[in-house]
Amino acid sequence: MADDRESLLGELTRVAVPGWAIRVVQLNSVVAARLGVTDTDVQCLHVLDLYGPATPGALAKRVNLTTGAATRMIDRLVAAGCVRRVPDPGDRRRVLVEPTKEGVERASAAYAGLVARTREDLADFSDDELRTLLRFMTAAERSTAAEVQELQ
Amino acid sequence: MADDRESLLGELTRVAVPGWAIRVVQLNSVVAARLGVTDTDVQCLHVLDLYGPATPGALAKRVNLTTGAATRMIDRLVAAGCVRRVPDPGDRRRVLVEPTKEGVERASAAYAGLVARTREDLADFSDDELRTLLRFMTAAERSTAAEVQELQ
DNA sequence: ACAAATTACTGCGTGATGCAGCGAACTGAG
DNA sequence: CTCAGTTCGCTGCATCACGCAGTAATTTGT
Repeated sequence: MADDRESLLGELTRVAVPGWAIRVVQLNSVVAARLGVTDTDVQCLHVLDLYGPATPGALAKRVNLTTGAATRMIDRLVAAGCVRRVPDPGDRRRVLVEPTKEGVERASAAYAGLVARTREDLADFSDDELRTLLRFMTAAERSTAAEVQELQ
Repeated sequence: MADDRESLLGELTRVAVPGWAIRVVQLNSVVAARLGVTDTDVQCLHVLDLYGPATPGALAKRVNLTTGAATRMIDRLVAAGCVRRVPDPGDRRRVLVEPTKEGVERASAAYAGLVARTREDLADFSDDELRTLLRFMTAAERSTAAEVQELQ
């Protein structure tokens, strides 16, 4: 029965939520504590990592904050040495927020352990299986993003 | 080059963090807003879902809160109709927190959309591929948990 | 040239959290 | 049985993140 497709599907979705969801949030928290910033700030760093430098307004949208809250978030990240404010040459109202070299290093250091563990896990999989995993992860990322979009 | 194993590994870890991690946190937030509770409260609901009823002290440990903060968290969840306080018959100091039927229903309703999308995504995979995915997800969940344990 | 929109930033109130301390209940040594 | 020590959940107080509303600077459109 454990090999029945339906129970496979159920198990799989259950490992993802709540199983993995809990861990991701927990990991975000401990990484945030390690960097000396809040959980929201780590989310912001991830956004910067994924999409590159952005204005405070754009960051506010992506992490679901008001522009006022984004200003303080950036203040904290600047104080922690993780990001830097750069004036936009094309529009003097705007400010571009970009991660500092030190910020990138400290963030990747915080995730080094997990990356190492994941590499070990992935060593047990063939190239074809890796492609299968990537195919699913990409689809899941897109689906989750779409669901977020729809719900809010 | 995109089929090179090393770049496959890099892409895979990158889709997971920061890619998917961002989405999971965002989804937690919108679900929390929908249920009328905070992000932390949703994390608590996930813990209850995964491990079953627990005392406030145990919940505090799992969501990284003090017992004082846990008390208020449970107050909020009770007020929102998501959980219930049940006296422990064996130890009159203790209180067991368990999800209410209504809480479980509302939570699963909030995730119904994502579950449906994920089912659609998974329809493209064979049974063998599903087993591969489950094998990886399980390993990844365990690795992330271990990493959290070590970091904090 | 000038009004309207956009952008980032600043007081103020609200609320979640940590810290410290409380009473109640359990445990174990004598 | 007694009673000191421990554990458990809960309550003031201070701190800090956030939303809301308003401001100054800049850009855009007419």
